[in-house]
Parts: sequence; C-alpha cells; structure tokens
Amino acid sequence: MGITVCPVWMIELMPREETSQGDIFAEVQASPGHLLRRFQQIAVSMFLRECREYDLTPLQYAALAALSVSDPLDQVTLGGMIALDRTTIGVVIRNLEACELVVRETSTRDRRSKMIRISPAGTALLTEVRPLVENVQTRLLAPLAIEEQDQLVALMQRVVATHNQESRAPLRP
Amino acid sequence: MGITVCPVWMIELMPREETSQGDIFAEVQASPGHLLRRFQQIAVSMFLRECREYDLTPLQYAALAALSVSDPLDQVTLGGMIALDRTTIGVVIRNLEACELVVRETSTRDRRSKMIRISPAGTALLTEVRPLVENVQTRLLAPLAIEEQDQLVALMQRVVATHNQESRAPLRP
DNA sequence: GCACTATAATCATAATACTGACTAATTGCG
DNA sequence: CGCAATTAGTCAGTATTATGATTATAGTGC
Repeated sequence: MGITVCPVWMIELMPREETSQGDIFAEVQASPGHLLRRFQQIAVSMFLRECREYDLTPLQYAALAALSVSDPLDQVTLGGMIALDRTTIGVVIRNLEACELVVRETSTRDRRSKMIRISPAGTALLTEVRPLVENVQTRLLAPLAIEEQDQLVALMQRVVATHNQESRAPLRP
Repeated sequence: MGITVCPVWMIELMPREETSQGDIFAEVQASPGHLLRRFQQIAVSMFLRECREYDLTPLQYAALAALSVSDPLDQVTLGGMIALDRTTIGVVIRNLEACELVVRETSTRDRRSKMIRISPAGTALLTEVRPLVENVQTRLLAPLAIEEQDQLVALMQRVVATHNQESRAPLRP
C-alpha cells in the first residue's frame, strides 16, 4: 500500500492508475500536472505554427480579441478579461503597440491609466487570423469525440472556476 | 449557422456552448485554449506556493524525480523523459547544479554529453517535497468527484498522446 | 584517412508568467 | 483640507518554453 515511487512531478496522487513498475512513460502520462503542462505546450506549439506568417502569439491574439469586443480598455481591465497580471499585459501591449496593432494613450479622466484601442490594422489582422485559430482548436481536440470534447471542457471549466483566485491573475469579468 | 463572434483566443470552435452575446466571462471559460492556459497557470501557482520554502520549481522537481528512478542520465535523455527540449533541460540542470542538488560531469564514453547524477541533498529534498506535491495534486483536482478526475486525466492522456510529436520536445520514454 | 552527417550541449533572442519594489496619481477618511 | 491607503503602470529579476545558430564530438561512407 506504500506510495508508488514516482518519477515525474505530481505523479504520487494517481495510485488508481496501475502502471507497471518502472514504466516511466505510463506514469508520466498519468500525472495531471505533467499532462497539463504537455497539453499547454502542445497547444501553444500548434498555435504558433499555424500563425507563423502573422508572427502572432496566443496572448497577443487574446488581447486583440478582447479589444474587438470592448474598446477602449485600460491595461488592468484588459488583463482581467484574459487573466493576465499587470506586468504581463504590459509586455503584451508594448509588443502590440510596436507592431501598430493597438494604440495606447494616457486616460484623461485618470492620468495613471492608459487606454488601449485596437487599430484598423489590428482589426484586419484579427479577421484574417480567426479562421487559423479555429483550425488549431479543431485539430487540438480532434482525437476526442464531440461529446468527449464537451466533457473535457466542462471538467476544466469547473476546476478553473473553483481555483480562479489561486493565481496572481484571476479572471475578472 | 454563422460563427459566433468570440473575444478570446480559440473560442470560435465552441458554438455548442450557448453563451449570452457579450458575456465575455462565459465565453472565455468555454475556450479550450484559454482554459488550458488558466489551468496550467493555476497549477504552477499552487505548486510554487506549496514549495515556496524549498524554492523548487515544477520542472526542477520533475528532473529530480526522473533522476531518482534512472541515474545517471545525459541531458537529452533526461529531457526526453519529461518532455523538455535540450535548451530548457540545460537551464533546469544548470540551476539544480548551482543548488548542488545534482552533479554534472562529462561522459567518458562520449565527451559531447554530460552525465547528470542526483546528489544526496537532492535525494533528501525530493523525499521532503514529495508529500507537498501530493497535496497540490489533491487540491488541484478536488473540485471534481473521483470518477470525474479519472475521466479528465484519461481525456487529457488521449489528446496529449496523439499530439506527442506536435511540440518541439516530445516525450521519449 | 577524410569528408560528410548526425548528435550533445551551449548561446542569443524572445514571449509567457511570476515576485517584489518603485513611481505617480487618485480616493477616502478624519 | 491633508495624510494614508489604494490603484495603474513600470522596472528588475527569474523560470518556462520556443527558435535558430554555433561548437565540439562521434560515426559513417568512400
């Protein structure tokens, strides 16, 4: 009944999975923490490959997409919509500004904050890229049946919603 | 059957989820890509908080755990066991070496490669930290019932296994 | 034996995240 | 009103990942 000796991070918790002793590959695949990292690693990789010609990263896309719905936004609010802390959203916006996909100017009402506006070029890029992002999404979950895809999303939603406050940058709708 | 206008990355694919128009919070939560990033963000955050006093990161833990099973290992092989490319495993090992948790020496049989060995301090640390990592794992999936946890892991396993080659650093058992 | 190729590791550069500290502006309370 | 607390943004530092280039070693074919 002793705890199985487990090689890779966060594996100890899965004694329900019966893996042959020393089968590291199987054990790695049974660790939620490791699966999560792999999943994210793969998703980002697929996204970047798909959007290579536009030189757009997932977070840049997310920021543009959020701005396309609500514009203008100050950095903290924008970060809250896509769960980025103020440091990270600052970097993302700086890069988008350098590519002239957004415009940033100090708010007149609160001179601490800067209002971000999506540029025409940003809107155009977003329109072009949207189908590619769709593609990535389709391929990412393609190994599962439709009902299983819904199931996976629903389970992740519950976990993420419950732990929303656990990261420095919770989602703030 | 027009595609729903979606604000945040990778959302377009989820027209099955019926969200009220403009309810960004709900839509963000329906995007697999975003959920994945949030999930990982939360898991790492919980890990770091739990292991704060040991100043150990998830990847450092993973590398130590892998070494505790198979030792010594060259960097490429070690990286393959936990799905890290040679650049990343190099950084992780450098940091572990600086903390004297591993020892690195040039292989005698192949002077290109360096053999990594876990130190007694590394083994001791691993033993101390293991229960904490267990804790994180328990709390991470706690919002779900046991059967749901198994379901989530199984679904992620299928996706990750299918896409193993999609990232630069596939798992090489 | 030598040239070609393949492999191990490193370096440079960059984006994604976190922490903690700092400045500047605003708000709220006594 | 004035001081304290809060908030927006930035900066410095670090870790996680990727790409591409470089160096050194090993192996293979001729």
